[in-house]
Amino acid sequence: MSRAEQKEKTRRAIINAAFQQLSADKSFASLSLREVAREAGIAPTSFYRHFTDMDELGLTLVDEAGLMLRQLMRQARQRIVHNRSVIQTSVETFMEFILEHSNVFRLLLRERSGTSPAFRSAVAREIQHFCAELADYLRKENKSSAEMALIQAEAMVILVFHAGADALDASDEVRQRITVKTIQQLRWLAGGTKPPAG
Amino acid sequence: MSRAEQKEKTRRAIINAAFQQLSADKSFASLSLREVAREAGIAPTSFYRHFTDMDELGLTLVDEAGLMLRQLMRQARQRIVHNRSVIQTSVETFMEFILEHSNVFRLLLRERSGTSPAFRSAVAREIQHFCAELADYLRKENKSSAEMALIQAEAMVILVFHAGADALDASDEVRQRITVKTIQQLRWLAGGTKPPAG
DNA sequence: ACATTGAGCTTACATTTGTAAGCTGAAATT
DNA sequence: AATTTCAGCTTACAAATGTAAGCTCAATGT
Repeated sequence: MSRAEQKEKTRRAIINAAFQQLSADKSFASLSLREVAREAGIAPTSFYRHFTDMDELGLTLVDEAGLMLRQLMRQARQRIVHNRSVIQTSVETFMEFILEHSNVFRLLLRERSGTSPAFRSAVAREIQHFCAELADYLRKENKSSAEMALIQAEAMVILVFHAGADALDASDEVRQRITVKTIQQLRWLAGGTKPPAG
Repeated sequence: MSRAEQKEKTRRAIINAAFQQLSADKSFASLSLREVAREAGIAPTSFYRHFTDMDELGLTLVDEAGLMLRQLMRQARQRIVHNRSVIQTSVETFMEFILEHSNVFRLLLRERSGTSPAFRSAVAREIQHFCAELADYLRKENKSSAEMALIQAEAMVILVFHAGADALDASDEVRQRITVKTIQQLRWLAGGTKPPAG
């Protein structure tokens, strides 16, 4: 194996180790360099050959999470074409997706209102992209102004993300209930149903 | 000073020390018993005379936060009576309130999706109360079903809380923009305006 | 072929952490 | 007045953490 290949492999081992340790009970801030290194199978000090900091690793994780968001968006779009309800399909796709990449989404959710300013803005940027894409879709679909579409998209994304966070810890049955609830909330936002009195 | 009085005073010193250390850059999980004790002006081991654990202290903080939520709700209700827009008044009241008690709200927001299950459920309970009260109001106002009102209230609370979190770190000008945006989002949820095409 | 590079290692150290053990002195009880 | 209680203290220790210094040795470059 070439040197570069080997290095890349170890780098991925570190990243994967970090993601693996991010669980329901462990935030990024509570990870220690030594623990991550141990899980990655390297000596603590070897970590520095790849990242100057735990922070730098963290930002890398956020980038990866951004990639997955775009992947999620694409996947949802594909399913939309040949199905009926856009909202229902999207929410269901989202729920499936986060179950497979739960730790990625926990990272985004936590660091969104986390303690590190660098993290917060990195996460904000990724979610912003996500919102912008969604807003673009909404704007075309509804012929609304760009500004309104963005505000609408932001609300939708916040609600879906939070629903996702709740769903991660829930049983299948509860998750189903959360999904239905979220679809309802998005429909109101989308203006499909006039909410309470309707 | 009586013994009980003195003890209570120290207990409050600990609680206040903890709240003070909770800032934009410091989550509860990152507080250390020693730091809190230092700020409270007691020896580290004296902490145990009041709480068995940092966790127990944390749950106490969550309880206090719950009290403030109820206080906020009351304050918003009072203002609503002699004003025009319910939503606008509520959001503005909320924004003022969290600026004065920023660390309390940061605690709730973070621990809502934080790492400790005990915390999560404690926060969930407090927010649940808040939502239930709001839902009750909405139900009467709109003559909607209890179920729908609750789903509606939950969406509103999530959006307002998140807006609050963003507003905490923002300039006055940006905060104003966030407020306007949030009002718009709540209006859609409340069914006041049919969103995009309207 | 020899020299250089650099990923990963071992060892080492100063800090910080939680918490156990046990003392003190003033308030409360008898 | 004598005794008990207990909030807060000091001292002590084991564990974990970040990271500096410097070695090794295989892949690269010349």
